[in-house]
Amino acid sequence: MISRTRLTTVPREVKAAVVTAHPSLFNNAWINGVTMPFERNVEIFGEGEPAEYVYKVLNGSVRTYKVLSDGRRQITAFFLAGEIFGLESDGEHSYSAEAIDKATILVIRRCGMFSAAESNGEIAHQLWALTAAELKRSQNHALLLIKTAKERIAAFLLDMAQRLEGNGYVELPMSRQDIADYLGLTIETVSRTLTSFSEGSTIQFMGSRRIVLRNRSELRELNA
Amino acid sequence: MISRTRLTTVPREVKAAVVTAHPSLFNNAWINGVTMPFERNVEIFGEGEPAEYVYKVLNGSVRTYKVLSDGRRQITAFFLAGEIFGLESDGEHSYSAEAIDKATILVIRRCGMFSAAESNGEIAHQLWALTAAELKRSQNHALLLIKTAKERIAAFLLDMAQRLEGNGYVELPMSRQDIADYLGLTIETVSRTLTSFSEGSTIQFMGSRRIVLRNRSELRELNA
DNA sequence: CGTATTCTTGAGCGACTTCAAGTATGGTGG
DNA sequence: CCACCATACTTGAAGTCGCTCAAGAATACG
Repeated sequence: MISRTRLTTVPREVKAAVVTAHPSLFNNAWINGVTMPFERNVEIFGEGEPAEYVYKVLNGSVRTYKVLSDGRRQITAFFLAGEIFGLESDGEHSYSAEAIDKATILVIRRCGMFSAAESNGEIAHQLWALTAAELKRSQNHALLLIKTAKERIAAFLLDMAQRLEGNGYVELPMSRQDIADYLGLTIETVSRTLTSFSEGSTIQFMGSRRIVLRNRSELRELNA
Repeated sequence: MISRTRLTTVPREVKAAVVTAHPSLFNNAWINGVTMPFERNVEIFGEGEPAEYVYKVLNGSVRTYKVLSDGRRQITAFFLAGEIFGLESDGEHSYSAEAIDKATILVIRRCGMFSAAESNGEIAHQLWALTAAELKRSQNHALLLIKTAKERIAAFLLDMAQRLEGNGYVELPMSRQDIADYLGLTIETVSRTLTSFSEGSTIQFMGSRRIVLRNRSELRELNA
């Protein structure tokens, strides 16, 4: 519809140099952090608290969210093993974070990271690229929220499949309520939509949180 | 419907003397860009195109947006005078940008910015902080999209008032359709809601795009 | 001054929510 | 290992907010 390619004289940059899929940041020996275990549903940090650390999920999974005064909750993102969260420019967190299940988190001091970035351009660039990637994800999330319920669920399933599929199925760590709050739907709509996908053989349940994707192309079409 | 004209080459002669509002980034003499004029509804860059530049609005206003295959459009953000957009980590833009009205844009090469950031930790930090601020805004936008129509409009009005109120009123540069696509509503709902605010003396129209906020606390309460 | 565009208004409809049970599931102590 | 309970998930029926379709009014522009 609107895509036309534009002629340019400057060759495209080497992508690999800029985008590291799952960034090696925090693998560097000289950035030292501590690993901390968190039980299911335990808060890692709260909205409004001073942001002194940055976090990397070693195993388990995490949700970040904002709540409105009347209790409505918007989950801004899920973070799975290997992913980094808590990067914020302000001195305080603008959202809360909780462990979805038993999780191990690597906790790194912000100031240590900054000074590392200061002295090392490569680190600084990675830090920025990571934040920019997060921004992109957030924008896609907003795009998700204008879609229909079926489309949102389809997009969610494809996303989760890509991030944590193994042995032919997807094992969701989060509850229906979490999914609902991520997709801006009610828990009933999530449940009903999943049931309808199951009845149409688009997916197959092996327990309520273990799902086999049987018809990806249909999900992809819904993903518009 | 929306005309698409496009730049192919960037003229070198013009050099901007930049006066700015917000971030001091791009005020530095050694980052050189060129100012370009854009007519109303003209595309600045398109989704999927190589991202070679970063942009700063000198005057006028800009919308960035994504479109779904069936034409639904999500405006991800509005950028007003002094604000910076187009910062992306990937080699290509993940959204499109258009001038809302006659706008003047400062266009800066990405690579120049990166090398500046490389050699100057302060620049690198500003670049990151700017991206992180954008992320925060995007997350707040997602939060907006779970609210009711009235709440979304209230939040929008307060946001716009803060960013461009003058002489006691807000002069909106964007159409009702733009507002609708930003808030995930239809144009009719936007219009109806504004009318109801007006009837309740929460706001007052001085022309369809010129609005006086008469009852901010009510708008703030709606902002939950 | 006429035409195109933008904005408003109305009526009916539909997707998702709300309210209300009912059914699995999983963890715990006996 | 089973019985129990709490939690998580599903299903149904009715309601509602925002959408769709359809005109009509206001505004901008040549």
